[in-house]
Parts: sequence; structure tokens; C-alpha cells
Amino acid sequence: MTELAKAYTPKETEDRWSQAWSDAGAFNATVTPGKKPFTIVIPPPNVTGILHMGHALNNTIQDILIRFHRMKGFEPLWMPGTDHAGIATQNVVERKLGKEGRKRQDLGRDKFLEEVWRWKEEYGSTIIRQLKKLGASCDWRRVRFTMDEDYSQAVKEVFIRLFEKGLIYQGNYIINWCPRCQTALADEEAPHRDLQGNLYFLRYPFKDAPDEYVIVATTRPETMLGDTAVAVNPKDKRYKKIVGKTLLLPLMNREIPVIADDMVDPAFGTGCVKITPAHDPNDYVTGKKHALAFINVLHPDARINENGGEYKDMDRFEAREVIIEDLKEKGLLEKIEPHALSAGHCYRCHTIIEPYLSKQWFVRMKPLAVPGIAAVKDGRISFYPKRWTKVYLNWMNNIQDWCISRQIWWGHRIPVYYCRACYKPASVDSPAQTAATGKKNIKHEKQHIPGLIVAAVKPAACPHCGATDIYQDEDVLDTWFSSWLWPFATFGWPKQTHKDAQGIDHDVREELAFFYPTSALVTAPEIIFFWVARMIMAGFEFMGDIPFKDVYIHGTVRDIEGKKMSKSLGNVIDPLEIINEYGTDALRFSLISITAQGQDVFLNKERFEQGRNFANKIWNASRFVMMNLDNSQVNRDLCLTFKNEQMSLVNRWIISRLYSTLKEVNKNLETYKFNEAANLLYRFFWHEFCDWYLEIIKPEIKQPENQLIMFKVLEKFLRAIQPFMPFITQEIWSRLKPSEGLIMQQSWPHLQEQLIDKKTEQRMALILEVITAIRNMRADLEILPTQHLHAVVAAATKPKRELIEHASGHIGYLCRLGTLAVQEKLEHRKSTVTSVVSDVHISLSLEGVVDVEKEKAKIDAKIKKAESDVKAKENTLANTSFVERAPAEVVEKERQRLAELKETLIKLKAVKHALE
RNA sequence: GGGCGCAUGGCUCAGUUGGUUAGAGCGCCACAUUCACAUUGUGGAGGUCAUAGGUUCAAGUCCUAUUGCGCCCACCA
Repeated sequence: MTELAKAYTPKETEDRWSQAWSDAGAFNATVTPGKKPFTIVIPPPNVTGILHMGHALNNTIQDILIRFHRMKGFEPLWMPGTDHAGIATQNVVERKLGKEGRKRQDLGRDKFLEEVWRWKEEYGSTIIRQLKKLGASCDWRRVRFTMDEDYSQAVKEVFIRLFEKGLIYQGNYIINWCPRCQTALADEEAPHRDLQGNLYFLRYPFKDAPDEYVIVATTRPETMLGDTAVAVNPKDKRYKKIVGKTLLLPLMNREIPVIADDMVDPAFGTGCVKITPAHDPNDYVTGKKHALAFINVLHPDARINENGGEYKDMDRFEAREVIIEDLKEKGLLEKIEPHALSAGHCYRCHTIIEPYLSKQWFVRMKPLAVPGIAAVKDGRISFYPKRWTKVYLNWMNNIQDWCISRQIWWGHRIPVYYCRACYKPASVDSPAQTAATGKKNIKHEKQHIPGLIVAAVKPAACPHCGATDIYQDEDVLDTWFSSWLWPFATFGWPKQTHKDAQGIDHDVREELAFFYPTSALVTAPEIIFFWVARMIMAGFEFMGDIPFKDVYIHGTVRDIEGKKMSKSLGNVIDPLEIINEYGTDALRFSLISITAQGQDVFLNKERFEQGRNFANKIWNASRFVMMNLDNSQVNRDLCLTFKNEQMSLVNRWIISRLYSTLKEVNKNLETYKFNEAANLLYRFFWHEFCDWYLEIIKPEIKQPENQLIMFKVLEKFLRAIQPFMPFITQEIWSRLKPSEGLIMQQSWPHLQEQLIDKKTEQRMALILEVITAIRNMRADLEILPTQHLHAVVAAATKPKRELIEHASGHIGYLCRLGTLAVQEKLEHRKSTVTSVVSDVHISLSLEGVVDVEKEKAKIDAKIKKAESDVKAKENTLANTSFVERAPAEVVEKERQRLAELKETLIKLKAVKHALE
């Protein structure tokens, strides 16, 4: 054992152990028959990511689970990796190019992808390094990337299988289009945000009676350029006559019909709806139903295209203004009303999305959702906290088809090839709209489109016509189309063997059989739909089983004002800065201790001081134990087991408290209540082991039994706190038990329930109460610690008297008493103060210790002072001009102050009385 | 429009299936430094548990309504 420095210095310690753990391969997981697996796959951070507090929380939780289960004897595998994050990464690299004055389009696809790969090689492992710094005990040999060669094979395989099954189809449909990223987005990628906009009331004249018109209401007047009808509700009496009449679309002078359709709500606006089939999902359905023309009026960048007449090339919002001006001029603008609305926004660049008609690839989700719904309903998969179950089921029950094609370059290119000679794009209704049109039971048959070939590699010739001019689909797949395979594709599925970073071959089937399904998934609520739900569906579809048993959803990390932490708000607390300043263990412990299950986390920097202080406390308590530990003594006694009934009360007490705490810690860790577990350990160690136990045994610290117990309790505590604070515990362990290897490889402290003794805990609690009461009295009288008092403690029952007698040494020591007498009844004495706690009467004699006369004089002086203060305050408050003129809160403060002073006065008088 | 969450001392939050005296951290006040630790110790002040009803022997905890804040979902132009 070597002596410890006076304060814990995390920096040097952490780097040293990180290296040692990795050298020892301590995090490596292998198939171990006879052992139970415990598997977690990391939610792969974006390659563009840098560690933020959300990552820190998310990964600390996972690491605690992994480290806890490792000690419990499981074979733990934590699978690490990163996500290629299609749009996000492409945007980052484009921005970088932009700064150099270059554009993606100028480079061309291949050159641009080279740039992205170069960027990935240079910066892509930043987040991995940072996770290592956090102490994350992932099996780093296995680190995966969603664009790895093998992983890409899995993605292709899945696309082909789903296509063959009829679950992937190509179709023309209205999708969410981001005009800035210029790609389609899935519904989940275009969250609605509230906007303050206007409702524009436009007049559409009749062809035959140009002075008469119908009024339509719209929030996006620029779409009127693409209107091909006006709809009214067939039951709406006001408009019965006009159904079938022809209108003249203003500005465009196009003839459009008035049609009748149930989808129109007569109560909204004027009850007349302009129909723009190419720019609104509802209108699209209506357009299909009524065989209307589909006129696309937008370029992909949301400028008006050639179908917009004189507005061609204007930006959509500029066109909106101009169109309104023009209509006003022609007397065709009825009115403009302010209107609260919500619109989809791109989740990557926050641009307002445009509903846009285009050819895309979709996954039919309803059949995939069926087993995923059942698994959660019957409890094979559980959400923690439970309430997310409902959110998940609600989404799954109303699931829409998934648009998986993206018009960007960075990603898995769609494994589809076209024959230039014979391919004609499909025009297929997606189930999303068949539901709306009332058609049911759409068949899940493989889609047959001549000249369209779905294959992992480019075919030599078109199987339909034999032509050889074949080209690949330009689009790439949604990033989540690769992420949803994460729980099994990371193992190398569907291949037989898989090489890790060290070139070692892993048997994929064997590993999946052992480690899959995974045990727990730890993630944030915002990706339940994006990722969690889809992994469940993929798990069933491709592995025939759930991908994980438990889903733990933690809260969002916010700043102290409740705002989400984000760079743009400038309210970010950088975890690396905290690590640098306070240490990794401090960061981890603080984060965990303040994060209640599933609640959002509110952070400010001061909160990390608690973790740092705790680390330092652990350090110093260990230092104290080691300083006082007699080596030979401990080595001899280490093999002893606790012989409970023969031990002293304090030793029985601290052991009972240790196991009581451990029992609760176990329970809380098993139910994902990490904060409870952390705080229990904190309270036990600091406020019971340090504040009471070590203080009590100090005078008799060399007793063999005390030596043994303080050592054992410390040692067990270190093991229990290890999952939370791996670095400091390792450092202390290496000095406390240098021959016993890494602390993370020790077993979790075995819960010895027979050593939990509530009776002992109660008895001890009484003694602590007595001690506190005596200290309390001393503090009230301002008696210096150097002044030793005489105390008399009286209890009516014999067991209590015996207990206090037994503990009188401890009480005397901790209260700095000269003598302590235990009696049945308290006699009235002169110059004493008294107190009662739990039926125990305590009397402190001030005679000979405190000069009673002097003390009396002091008290008298204080009473005098207090009385004059009270009088002064009363006068102030009696002053009507003060009460009337001063601000209410000032008056209130004065009142409170007066009440306090009066209370003090009463106390002082009581003490004076006691002295007489 | 639907759903969910939150409201507890000056601040930020715990409080598991209803059960003695509602806890913690920070902050505040007083005292203590040749003591493992001032990144400390001892003691203290400070709470109508958002509001109004209800169930119960018993409610911070369960039910109903109300108010305020936050989040998610949604094709009402």
C-alpha cells in the first residue's frame, strides 16, 4: 500500500487507466458458454458529432449497466460505432467546401464523396475518442460504421429482401421536400412547428359570369398557380348550385371546375377549397379521385417553375407577396386574416418544407408493424419509464409508409438499376393515400416494373429487353434505413464471418446466437420513432426476434432555464470542459445523481462541484483508512468472515447499513433508477461511513475488529461505486489491493441479508440522536470544543439505559464530554441546561466548565440587546408613514425580522432560566 | 384538435406499491483549522407539497376539475 496524495487529481489518473484498460483488453467480449450475456448496442453518434451533455448522460448510463453486469458475472458486450448521418454529414462537408469557395455540384458525385470520406477519416473518430475519455467500456475492437463495407452489404440485402416480398415499392407521391437540402424527407424528419401566418381569401371568378366569384381561403397563396379545381362539401347547401360550374383561375386564366368532395369542412374558411394536387397531400388524394391534372409549379429549390407563368423563377415567398399584390390590383383579394398555422420544417436545416410530388421509394410499414406491436403489448419488450409504451403503440398503430429515398449523395446508394431502353417510372398509389381514398387490403406483391432491376450488383443486361445500357438509381437511402439494422448488422449479419479492427475473425452466427437479442437499449425520446420502433420491426423481419428486451428512455439535457442545450442558443456546457476541470468521475456522478428516471435534466456548471467534492471525499476517506491500516493485521484478518453477534454495536451497525444500502442499490439499478442508486451510495459513504463511523472508531482505530470492518466496508463500497466512478475507484483499488487486478473485474458485493439488522440500526439511531442533541445544546450556548462538559443522561427503561451506558464512550468522545452519567431519572440541578430526545432526557452541567455567573451576564446582555431590538422594530412598524409609504415587501421583511427577534428573546430567556 | 409530462424550502430537484416528524445538493446564518478531507466539520434558519373538491382510519402520493409551464403527435385549406 502506498500513501495517497492529499487531494485527488483526476487528469493524470484517468489517462493512465484508460490506457491500461485498453491494453488489458478489459472491455473485450467473447462468446462464453455457461455465462449469461448482457448486450447493449450504442446509439451510434453521428460521425459529425462532438461529445455533448446528451451523449455524456446517454453513455454514462450505458456504461453503468455494462460495468454493473460485468461485476455480476455476465459476459457484457457494449457494441460501439458511428452513424454516417447522410444529410447532416453532407451538409457539414458542403459547408466546409463553401468556405473554400467550392460547390458539391462542381466537383461531381464521385469527387464529392471522396471529400466526404476524407473528412470522415480525419474527423470521424473524434466522438469515439471522446467516448473513451468518458470511460465508456465498449469493446472497441468492434467499432462499426454504418457505411462499412460489410454493413453496406447488409443494407443492400435488406432492401432486396423487402422488395422481393413486396414491402418496398416505387411510387409517385407527395412527400416532404426540403428546398435547401433538395431532398425528400420522411414524415418524422419534418416536424411541425407553429408559425404565425395569414389566411388569404381569394376570389375566383366564374367563367360565364366574370363579375361573380367564389371565395377560397389559403395559407399558401402561391400554390394557386397550380390549382386545378375548387372543392365544396356536397352537403353544403350554399354551394349546391355551383358544383360542376367552371371557374377562371386568376392570373393563370386557366379553366377549373367546381367539384364536390366530403373532405371539405364547410365550417372552415368559406367552405370552398382550392385544390392543388401537386402541392398538398389532401389535394393530391382529391386530385386522384376526381382525375384532375397535377401541375407542379415549383423548382426543386422552391422557386416557381415554368408552369407559373410570369412568376417563373421567383422564390416561393417572394411570389406569395407579388401574387397577393397582383390579385389586390385586380380586385380579387377579399381579405387577409392573421392565422396561426403549423408547417413542417427540415430537421437538419430547419427550412420550411414543401409538399412536393415526386418519384420516391417507400417501405410498406403496416405488415412490419404487426409483430412489433404485439411484442410491446405482451411485455417481451418493456419501456422504462412505462409511459412511452403508449407513445410507441400510438405511432405503430397509425404507421404510415416510409419514404426511404433521398436525393443526396452521401449514403447507401439504392441497389436499383434501370434499363435506358425500356424502363418507365411507376405510378403507384401509396397505401397512405389508399387509406384516405378508402381502398383497403392493398396487396403486398412484388412490384413488377419493366426495365427496373433490384440487385446487389449492376446486371450486365436488362432481363426484360436484353439491352445493356443500364444505370443505377441516383438516390441514396435514408440514414435510418441503415440504422434500423444496428442490433444485428453490427455483428456482421448476414455474412458468416466478420473481421474486427484487429483483423480477428468472428463467427457471426455464433455471436448472434449468444449476444442477440440485446439486453437493453438506452436512448432519448426524440428517436423513438426514427430508430427504436424501426429496430423492433427490423429485428422481427430479419432475425425473427426482438432486438432488445428493455428500452430505457432518459430525459433531454437542458440548461437551468429549461432550454434545450444547443450550440445555436449558446447555452452549452461542454462535458470535456467539465472533465478537464473536475474529472470524468465527477461529470459522470453528477449527471447521474441529478437525473431522475425519464425526467429532463437541468444543468448548470455548479452541479458538477458535487461530483468533484464526492470524488475528493472518497479519496480522502480511503487515504485515512490506508494511513491507519496495520498491514499485517489486515492481511491476517482478511480471510475472516464477519462474526456478527460478537462484534461491537458500531461495527454491526455500519455493516447493516452497508447491506441495507446495497440492497436498495441493487433494486434501483435493476429498475433503471440510477439517480436513486447513486444517491444512496453517496449518503451512505459520506454521511454514515465518514461522518459517523470513522469518527466514532477514531480513538480505537487500531483494534483488530475496527481495522477489519473499516477496510471491508471501504472495499465493498469502492466496488459498488465503481460503475459510476470507474477511474478513482480503480486508482484507489490499485493501492489498496495491488495484487488483485482491476476493480471492474471484481465481483459485485454479495448481498448478505442476514447481516441487515434493523434493531441495531434503531439502537444506533438513538445514540446518534443523543449525540446530536448534546452538540445542539453546546452550539446554542456557544461552548467551545475545548471545553469539556459534564452530562447526565436519563432514560426510564433499562434497555435504553444499558444502550447509552454501552455507547457512553462514543458519546463522550464525539461530544467532548468530561463525564457522562446514566440515570433512571433526571434530578433537578443548578446551572444545567436540559433537552429531551426520544424519551431520553439530557442534562449538561455548566458548572466548572462555564463560568455560570459570567454566562448569566452574557445572556443578560444579549437579552437586553434583543429587547431593545424588538422595541426598535416595533417602533418602526408602529410608524404609520413608514408602513404606508415603504414598499410592501420591505414592510413584510421588517415584520418577519421582528418575529425572529421575538423568538430569539424567548430562547434566551429559557436559557437564563435554566442557569438559575 | 389529441396525447404526455411537470408544479414540493431562496434556487434546482428526490420522494418507489397511500402509512410515524416531507429529504438532498447548492445558497444563507453561526461556530470550528496543528484533526484523512475547507473540494472539510458541527449546529441553525427556511416548506399552507399550484388551486378547489373527493375517496380513505390515513393523501405530497389515488380520483375529478381548474390554473400555469414544457414536450410530443395531427393533412383542416
